[in-house]
Amino acid sequence: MHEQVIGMASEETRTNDTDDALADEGLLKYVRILKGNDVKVTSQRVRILEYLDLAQGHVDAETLHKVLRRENPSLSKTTVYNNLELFRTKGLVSVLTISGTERWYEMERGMHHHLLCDGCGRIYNIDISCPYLGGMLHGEHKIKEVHGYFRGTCSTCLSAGTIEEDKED
Amino acid sequence: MHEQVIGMASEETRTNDTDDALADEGLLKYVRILKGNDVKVTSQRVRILEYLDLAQGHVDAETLHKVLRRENPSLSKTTVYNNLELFRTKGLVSVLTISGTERWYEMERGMHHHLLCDGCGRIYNIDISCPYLGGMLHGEHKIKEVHGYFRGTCSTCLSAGTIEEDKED
DNA sequence: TTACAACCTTGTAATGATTACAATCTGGCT
DNA sequence: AGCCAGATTGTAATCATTACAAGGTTGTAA
Repeated sequence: MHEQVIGMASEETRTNDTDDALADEGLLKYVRILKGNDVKVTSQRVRILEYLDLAQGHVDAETLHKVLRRENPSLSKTTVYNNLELFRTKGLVSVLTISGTERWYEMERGMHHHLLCDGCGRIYNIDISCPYLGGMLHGEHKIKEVHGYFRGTCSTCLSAGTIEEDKED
Repeated sequence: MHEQVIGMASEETRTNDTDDALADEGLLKYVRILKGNDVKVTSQRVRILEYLDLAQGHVDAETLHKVLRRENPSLSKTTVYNNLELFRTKGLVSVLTISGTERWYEMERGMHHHLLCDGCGRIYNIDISCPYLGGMLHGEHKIKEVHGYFRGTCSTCLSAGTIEEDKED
C-alpha cells in the first residue's frame, strides 16, 4: 500500500535538467506527487494531474483530452485513459459514476459524497462525515472505502420551484 | 452475523412443472405491479420483471437478454434495455454501478447499500440505516435518495487471509 | 556526458455496451 | 371485431473504452 502524497510537498527534491521544461513553479507540485507515488514523470502526466487538481469538480476523460489537446495536439486519448486509470490505482484520483453511462474523475481530497440534482443535473460535493460508516466493521466485513451519492434537488432548483414532485408509491 | 450474498430478500418457490393456469397464477403478481404503475402489460415486461424479482442479486442487461431468449428467441435487446429503463423511471428497479463499466439491475426493495469485496469481487447487500442521511436536508439541498457503496474485504476473504495489501489494524 | 533498457506515448483498429430508427405487431379500448 | 397508440423487433449507428505495435522519452549507470 502506498502512502498518498497529495498536495503537501514533503521534501525539497532537487530537480534535474529534464525538469527544465517543467520549471514552472506550479508544476513542481505535481512532479513531487508523481515521484512520491513511484510514477514516472512525463509532461502528459503532470498536465493531467494539474488539470484535475485545478478543476474544481468532476472531469470526464473526453473533456480532459479535448482541453489538453489544445496545448499538446498530439496527446492521445489512450494516454489520458491510461493515466487516469493509473492515478486511480495510486489513489491520486477518485472516480465517480452515478448514471452508469459516464465516469467522472476528480482529485482525491478525502471522503466526501455527491448529490446529483434532478433539476439541473449538476453534481455537488457533499461533505458529511458519517461515523457509522467510515472504517467500520459491518458484521464480519471490513469496510475500507465509503462512497455515497444522493439524488435530490439542489437549493437553486428548490428556490426556482420548477421541480414537480413525482408521486411516491 | 453474516450477510448473505445478494438476494436474501424474499424468495418464492416455484415449480417448474406447472400448467398454464398455475403459471398465470404466479405471473399475476407482476401484471398487477405493471398495471399499478400505469405500464402497459406485455409478455416481455412480465417476464423481465419476474426474472428480476426471482433473481438472487444483480442482473445485467446482457444476462437478462441471454436467459430470457431461451424461452422467447425473438426477444430483442432493445426491448430489454427499453424496459429496464422504463422500470427504473417507475421506481420498480434500481440500478447499481460501481466500477463505471457495468450496470446491474435489481428489484427495488427499499434502501440498502452495497459492498464490493476486493478479495473475491462479490457484491454484498448491506442494510444500514444511517439517520444522518436519509430524508435529510443538507444545507439547502433536498436529498431524496441515498445510495452507498463500500469497498472492502468480506468476511470470507478475511478469514481466508488471502488479502496481502490489508495491513491496517 | 553518453548509452541503454524499461517504460511511456501515439495512432489506429477493435471491442462491447447502449441507443436510434423504421417497419411490423399487439394490448386494451370502443 | 376493429382500431390505434404504443410496444417489439432487427439492423445499423454511436459512443466510450481498450488492445496493440511502432516509435519516442525517462531515469539511471558508466
